Amino acid sequence: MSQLKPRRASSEAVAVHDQVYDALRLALITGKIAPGRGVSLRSLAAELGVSPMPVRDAVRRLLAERALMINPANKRLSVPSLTSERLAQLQKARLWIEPELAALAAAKASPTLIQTLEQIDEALGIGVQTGDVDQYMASNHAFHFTLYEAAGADVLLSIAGGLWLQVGPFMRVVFGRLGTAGLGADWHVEALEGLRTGNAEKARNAIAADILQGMDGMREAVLSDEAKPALPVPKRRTKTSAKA
Amino acid sequence: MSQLKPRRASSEAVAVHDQVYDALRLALITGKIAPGRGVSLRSLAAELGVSPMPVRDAVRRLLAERALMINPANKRLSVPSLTSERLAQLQKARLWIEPELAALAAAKASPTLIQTLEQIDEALGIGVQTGDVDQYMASNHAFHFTLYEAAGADVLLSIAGGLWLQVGPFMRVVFGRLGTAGLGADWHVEALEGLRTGNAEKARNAIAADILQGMDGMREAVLSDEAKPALPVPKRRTKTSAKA
DNA sequence: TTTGTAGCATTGTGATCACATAATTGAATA
DNA sequence: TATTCAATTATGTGATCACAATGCTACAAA
Repeated sequence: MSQLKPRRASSEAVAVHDQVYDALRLALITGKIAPGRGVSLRSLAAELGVSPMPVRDAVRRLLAERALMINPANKRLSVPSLTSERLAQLQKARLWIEPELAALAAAKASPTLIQTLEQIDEALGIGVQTGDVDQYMASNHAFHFTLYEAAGADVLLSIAGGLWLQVGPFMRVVFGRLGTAGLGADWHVEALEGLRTGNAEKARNAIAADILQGMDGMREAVLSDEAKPALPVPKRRTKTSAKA
Repeated sequence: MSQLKPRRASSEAVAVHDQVYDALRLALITGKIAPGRGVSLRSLAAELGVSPMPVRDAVRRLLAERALMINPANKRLSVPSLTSERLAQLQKARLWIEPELAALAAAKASPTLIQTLEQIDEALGIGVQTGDVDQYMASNHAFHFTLYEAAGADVLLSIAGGLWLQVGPFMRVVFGRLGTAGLGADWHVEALEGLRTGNAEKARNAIAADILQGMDGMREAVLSDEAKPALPVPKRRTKTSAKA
């Protein structure tokens, strides 16, 4: 016991199915996979350059988190479409869980955390200015969840993660509609102010307002989508053009 | 199109992994699988008489729902132990989600639903009288979730389901400690009264009180368990006695 | 009796194959 | 040109095998 064995921790070896999960999760959260789109185990595996097996595990996990759905007749996988009822439920749940996490985090915010969040929010601002939707969405997610993680409440955190996973695919639709310009007030700075002063209620309210603002935008998108239910399917590829 | 094809719907063929999931879920909810117990794919498969593959799918799903956990060093599966912090978070989440579902259900309760719930609560009472813990726990779960399902809010419902899955394994511990006799007031009849009169707030408060009562019992069990962390492991079986 | 170590059993993960079913394609027919 | 139907392709599910890593057991040495 005179020295620690330098052998690498087994946790270093990240399982392939976890990598696939992270990739799919990121794609869903940043809206890279459109709602209503069908996915398949083999096509995802080919796209990611892995065998179908780890994809199967990752998809099973996303299925459990309701980030994907399965047609019971077809047994085919797809990204759930967001209806107005679903949206209302997600808003209700988010409006309780996430402000609570923000308040918990504010009560124990460290200067390091605040600095990290400031950097993230700066990157977010750059994304807005340059119109980089990808960067905006990734930064937005990073801001919320580095904040939430600081709350040290893993059960609530995982619920929040599941909610974002369900809402994520639709966020891009919102920005495709409104553009990143029309975002309105920046509640992130308000939340940061709450963190700096240790004002948990201020952080809570700021996050609640931020959520409400985003969900309002989504509601508009959903309502106008429900008006025209027959959206034009992007033309299924033929077998010869699958290589592209 | 003169007649419907009589071929059976493909949804009739229930997948094996779904059956395994249901079986494991039931075992967890009714507390048949003790917290802290280790499980393995192959042993579960042997126990259920299926191949490891569908068990793997079901376990992946339960892992995503945090009903099982995986030791990152070991990579071995086990039922999560309930700490007081986890319990506090679960209580917080349950106290928001479930009363809300009860209120939603009360607003649209049908006589059929009320009758079904009365029957379930009757079976529950029999379980209490005869000391049948299995029947009690199954009936209790059935009461809550037939009520919650009536709310017609599938997103919130799945969150509630996940929370029960995490709390379930510990419920039996409570009754092993307190016995089914010391359950105190029966908030189910109070909730039913709320349903009959269309009083959503009464139903909401009754369910909240019911949850609080149960969680209080669990908190006691957790606290006394945390006092003596070295619980006697039930003697791991040797390789020769594995058949038993 | 205690300690160290070699051997074995068990575990999760990944790959590959088989199978039944559904979707798609493409040709033949009216 | 439109329609019908057979053949092909694609898909989820389940089974089986291989492999590296870990835990456990049992034997040996002090």
